[in-house]
Amino acid sequence: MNQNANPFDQTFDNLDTLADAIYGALRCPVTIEDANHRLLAYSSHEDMSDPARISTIMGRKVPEKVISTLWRDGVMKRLLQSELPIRISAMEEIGLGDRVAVAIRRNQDVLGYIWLLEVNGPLGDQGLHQLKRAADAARSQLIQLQMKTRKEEKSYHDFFWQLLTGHLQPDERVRDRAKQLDVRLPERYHVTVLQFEEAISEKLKQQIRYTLETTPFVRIVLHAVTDAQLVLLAAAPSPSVDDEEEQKEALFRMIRQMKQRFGISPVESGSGMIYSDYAMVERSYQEALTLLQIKRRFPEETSSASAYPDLGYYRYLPHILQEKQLHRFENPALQKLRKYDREHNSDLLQTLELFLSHDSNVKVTADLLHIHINTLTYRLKRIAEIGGIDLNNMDQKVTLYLDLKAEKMTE
Amino acid sequence: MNQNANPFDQTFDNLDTLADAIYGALRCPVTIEDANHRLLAYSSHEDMSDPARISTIMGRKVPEKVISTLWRDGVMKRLLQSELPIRISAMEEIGLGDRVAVAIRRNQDVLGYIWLLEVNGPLGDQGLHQLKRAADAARSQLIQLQMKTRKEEKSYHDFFWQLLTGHLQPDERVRDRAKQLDVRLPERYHVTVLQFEEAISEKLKQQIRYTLETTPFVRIVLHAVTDAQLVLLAAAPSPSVDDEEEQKEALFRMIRQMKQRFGISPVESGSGMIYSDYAMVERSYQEALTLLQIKRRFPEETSSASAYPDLGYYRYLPHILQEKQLHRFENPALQKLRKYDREHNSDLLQTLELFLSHDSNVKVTADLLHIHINTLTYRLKRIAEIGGIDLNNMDQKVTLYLDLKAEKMTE
DNA sequence: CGGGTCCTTGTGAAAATCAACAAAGCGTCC
DNA sequence: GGACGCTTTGTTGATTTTCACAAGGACCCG
Repeated sequence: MNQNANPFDQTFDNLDTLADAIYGALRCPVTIEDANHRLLAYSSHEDMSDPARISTIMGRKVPEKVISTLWRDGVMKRLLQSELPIRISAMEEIGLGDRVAVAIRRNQDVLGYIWLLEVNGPLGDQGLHQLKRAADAARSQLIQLQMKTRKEEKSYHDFFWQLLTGHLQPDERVRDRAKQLDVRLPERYHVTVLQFEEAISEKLKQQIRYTLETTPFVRIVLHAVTDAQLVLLAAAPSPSVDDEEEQKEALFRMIRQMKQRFGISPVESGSGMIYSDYAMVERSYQEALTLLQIKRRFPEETSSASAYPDLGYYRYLPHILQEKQLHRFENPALQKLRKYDREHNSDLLQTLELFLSHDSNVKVTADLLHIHINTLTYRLKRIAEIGGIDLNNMDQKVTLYLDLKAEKMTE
Repeated sequence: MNQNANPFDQTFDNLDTLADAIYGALRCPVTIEDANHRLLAYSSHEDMSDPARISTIMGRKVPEKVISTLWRDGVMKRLLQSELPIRISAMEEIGLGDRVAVAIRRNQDVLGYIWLLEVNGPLGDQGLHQLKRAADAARSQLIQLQMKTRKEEKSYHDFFWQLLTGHLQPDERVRDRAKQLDVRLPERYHVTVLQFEEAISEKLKQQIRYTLETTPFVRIVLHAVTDAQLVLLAAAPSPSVDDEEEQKEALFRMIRQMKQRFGISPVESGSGMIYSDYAMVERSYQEALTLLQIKRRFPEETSSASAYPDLGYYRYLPHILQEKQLHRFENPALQKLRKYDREHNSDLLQTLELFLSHDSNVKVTADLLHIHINTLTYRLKRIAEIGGIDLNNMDQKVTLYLDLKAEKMTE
């Protein structure tokens, strides 16, 4: 046996041939995956598999449980960093036998992985070396594959943007186009936008894509990136009370996963309403954007809002602003109070706002302001006088409250 | 002197000639007015006038004080009803000497009046008869005049509608056109709409026109009628706090006057905001209409609102409805409560609304509902449970309150 | 018909609010 | 410097609110 001859020093027609060639050289069952753990090829020998390998082949994808464990135990980290094959000892709880794995790389980018099941005891240095060569041989195949995927992705991308901008209009046309592109549209969907700290780099984009592909919590049908935002079309569960909550949980879990694995996490996230008519994608997108915009202005007030309807009356603010822009009328009470504050450098306005936002509760408000209760009641009396307000009148209070919020929204 | 010869059995070139002819026949100073008490002609003899006549001639209009007194004392009523001349004894407080007056008629319509000052003692029957003949002689002149006025009015009318619909756009063009039409535009204006019970008849229209012409409280620059609405372009006073109130008072006084004199009064009235840019007439008009629309839905809540800004947050309702139409999301708490109400035929919703609208005051609300305080607190606890609401949270309360109002607005 | 749930009303005690007043601090303006 | 107005804090007592618990009525269902 010529040890120096390299059986992988040639091009392979397809990855299945390569897998079989590896098997021929090393006598170990082989699986080849892309960067997102989708099965690309495997050596075709029915015997000698561990349960993990079987489910991978049956599902055409590495089971999520296996992936999580590999991440949890740091295997993925090592695999991503190492240029050379690494050895992973058996993990019975996920049905994984002793293995050897190597990343298929192109410069820094990881294009996929080759996994080897060590059925005949540990592979020698020679074997590891050959595996490395096999990974090199797989590269060109994966590059081609990637280019093809990119191309497909491009058309998904265009499709998604047409939806987001409302350019693909009646529901039926959307569904037709989806069928053409082989996109399986869920019964109900909603758009979710994740806002990141800064513009999303190419590397970040890949990590995001990895997460979207492998997350078991939500099915992300389509995704797109704009500047620092990641836009998702996510499948929504059928209507039911607790499912609503579950959906939110699922998103949070995905985000947490992203953070754990790559140390990245969006600053904020928001979802539009759930629709089943695919002409409404734009609406759901706009709702998500509105939500984010309002959350930016009112972080504390809307901290628990993750979907558009959670905003309560805050979602009316853009429309209220529209009225204000059209009719340009300033609340005279607020005007007077602001003038008073300016001339006497007091802060009646802030006092009023805190009082209103805390349900007109004197004690709570006084505590928050670190002032005596009587001081607060005195101030409230002054506020009523100066602003010409009756603070026991709900209509007046709501008017003031909304006008205050509207001001905060515009500034 | 031939008593049977009728000196008025001829046509007169103009009313001044007629006035002088009457003077020639009866030796009394004469004034001829149109239906709105504008001076049309007077006999030209400098001596023998009472103060009322002098001010009428100087102002080319009967002083408002004189008109009011004539109405108050029932003189106008008699004059409008009587086919024959009537005698009015002197009223010193308004500088009116003994007089005789007759209405100039065309069938039922009163076109104007002839006034005679009885400087030489009471006029005999003969004189009264001649005066009646004189009134007949004036008729054709007044008809011509009326036709001319109608024509002018028609162009005012068109002008006003152009303004109201925003078809005459930049401020300067409006002002140019006004100059052409000889309309004196005030510095600041606003549009007021009076809503009547039923469609405005021709007769009512005349009475309205009479009121607008003679009212001393507000200057009505332009007016128009649509179905059951009277639309006014009213001069607004220069900005100042109390003037704001005065303006409202002025309108009310005019309305009261209308009611007193003709027994008619609008069901409701509303004004748009005050502008100085004449491109904004449409806006002010829309504001007035919105005000009326909201007042119809919320009569008690907005009873004190007579101008658009008085609406407070109610003026946001149309915009909030717009949001709701766009995004179709029902407040889940209200939904649940409504469902509960239906299934247990209770009225938690009404309870909630009353509670919220009365500033979350338990005592007041309980009294209004004629229930025990504890009953109310129990219900509120149930409402909180069933609706999943925190009734000590202002944001949630405002959301509920606005959604309730929005529902009330749409029904 | 009895048992269960839901609603209403009553009682009582702790907590909060309201109103009126006194005392004192802090600017400003003359 | 002192009068003055505005503000803050403290005190007090009447009133209201809140909460927990109990008892009884209405209604439904097995």
